[in-house]
Amino acid sequence: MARSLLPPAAATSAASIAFRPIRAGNVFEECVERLLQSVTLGLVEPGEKLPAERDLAARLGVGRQTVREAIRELAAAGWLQSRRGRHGGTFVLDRAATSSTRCPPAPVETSRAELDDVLVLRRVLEVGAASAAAAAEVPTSDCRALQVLLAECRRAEPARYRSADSRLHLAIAAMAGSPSLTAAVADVRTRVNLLLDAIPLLERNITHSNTQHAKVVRAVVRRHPAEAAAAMDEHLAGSAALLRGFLG
Amino acid sequence: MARSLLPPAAATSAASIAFRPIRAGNVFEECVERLLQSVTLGLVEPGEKLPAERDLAARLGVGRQTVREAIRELAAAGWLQSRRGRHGGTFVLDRAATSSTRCPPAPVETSRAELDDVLVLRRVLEVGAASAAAAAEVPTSDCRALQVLLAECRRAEPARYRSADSRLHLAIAAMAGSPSLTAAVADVRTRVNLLLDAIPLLERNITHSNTQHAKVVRAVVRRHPAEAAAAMDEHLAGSAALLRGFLG
DNA sequence: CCCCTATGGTCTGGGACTGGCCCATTGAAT
DNA sequence: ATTCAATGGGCCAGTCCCAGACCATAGGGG
Repeated sequence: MARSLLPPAAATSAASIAFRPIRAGNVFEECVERLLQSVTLGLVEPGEKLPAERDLAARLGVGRQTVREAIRELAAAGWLQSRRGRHGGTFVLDRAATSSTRCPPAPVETSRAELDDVLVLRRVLEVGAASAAAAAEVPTSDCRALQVLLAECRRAEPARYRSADSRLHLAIAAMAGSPSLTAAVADVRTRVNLLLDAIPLLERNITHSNTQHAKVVRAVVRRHPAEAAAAMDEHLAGSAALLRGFLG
Repeated sequence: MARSLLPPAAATSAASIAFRPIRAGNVFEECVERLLQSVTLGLVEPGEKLPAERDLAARLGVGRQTVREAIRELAAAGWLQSRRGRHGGTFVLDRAATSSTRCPPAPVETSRAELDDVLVLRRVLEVGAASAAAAAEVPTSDCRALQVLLAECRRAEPARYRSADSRLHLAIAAMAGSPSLTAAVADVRTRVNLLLDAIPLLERNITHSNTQHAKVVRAVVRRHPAEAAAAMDEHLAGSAALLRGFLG
């Protein structure tokens, strides 16, 4: 067959942009991921409870049955626990205790392409968010909140470091004032955390991270966009190098 | 009722990040948007044809029936036309001809918040993408392609300007080498274009845009990330000011 | 001329998801 | 002690959507 099988030229590469898959998975799977995200990003801490099932279903825009199945899955995996009754609800368990039963982080089959994809995206989003946050007019209460999260990062035990780190980064992103941007940062962090789970977490890196966090926060509260961007870029470059070293 | 109705503190604001809606709409609606996107962003030009229905369905990860309904909707709206037979397919119509029947762009009920949301997101994504593109190792053929798109922007008639513009921006974003980033840029441009449709397109602005496009492209092909970012930022600031002036 | 192929057009069965409804459980308020 | 409200637990009918099969149409090749 000699003639070209490809559609009329231009469409070939460009089309893959618009014609990428519409759905990442079924509703159930995405529900599981969202709930898991709320835990792993530290948006809901161990001991706290999630919104009521009916409430969750409404917010997620899915049926309650589906939410229940997702919760059941995560309960079986040791992340959540449901309790009935007046002040019942779905509670986040302290996974540090049960983490012994945790499967070896599933040999993440990560292609070089996937790694580059997520790291480039993260850099763009987070550096941009830091810059935008520093440029935004934010109440001083938010700056205070940032300092608190920074402190929590410092005193977090290693098992919780990743989630404290995520909360700080998300708070910075949120200060940019764009919900869509915040959501995008949350999603890319979830992807990155999945990769980070595959490599060791060294005390030395944590210390280094904290220093860089402080620089970022300082630049943001002082309203220096360029400084904030540079500090965030440096910070991300560190973990990117780590990931490339272990996985690339 | 004296006691707080809110869940345990931290969850309140943070939860809205993880518990945002999972689905923007049903599969059919998202299909329509994607196909429309491929046309309005200039990824498939008038006269060209879309991939075969079965192919589209596979790429979008949806049922063929659903794709067909989406196509039927867009055909009814004058965007597409299907033809059967050996060399049949779904063709993109030249909408300039039928645009007279186009409804007044639907008085876009745009809140100030939505405007800020999308503009901040666009700035972060596109400025970051320009910088990353300039930093990436790209074949010179890509640089050539950029010049071609730049030229097409220059000689595009006003009715097609928006789509030529989008193609150039998307090509720059694609050079960053992150499919996820490219997709995000495509999505945010779709949102912005929706807003731009509500304001007049002035010859003067087009000329100005072209000058700025040239600056961005020059910085990218010369591998100057900071310059590329600055040029893109300036470019976006222009249309952002325009939008804020008309809608804000 | 006939057949073959690539495409759109149509139908059907079954699974996923939703929305509504009621039950069960728990603890606080009365 | 009783009642009530907030929650999880469970069920079911209806809808959306998909996978697969088959038909219809148009053009090209033998």
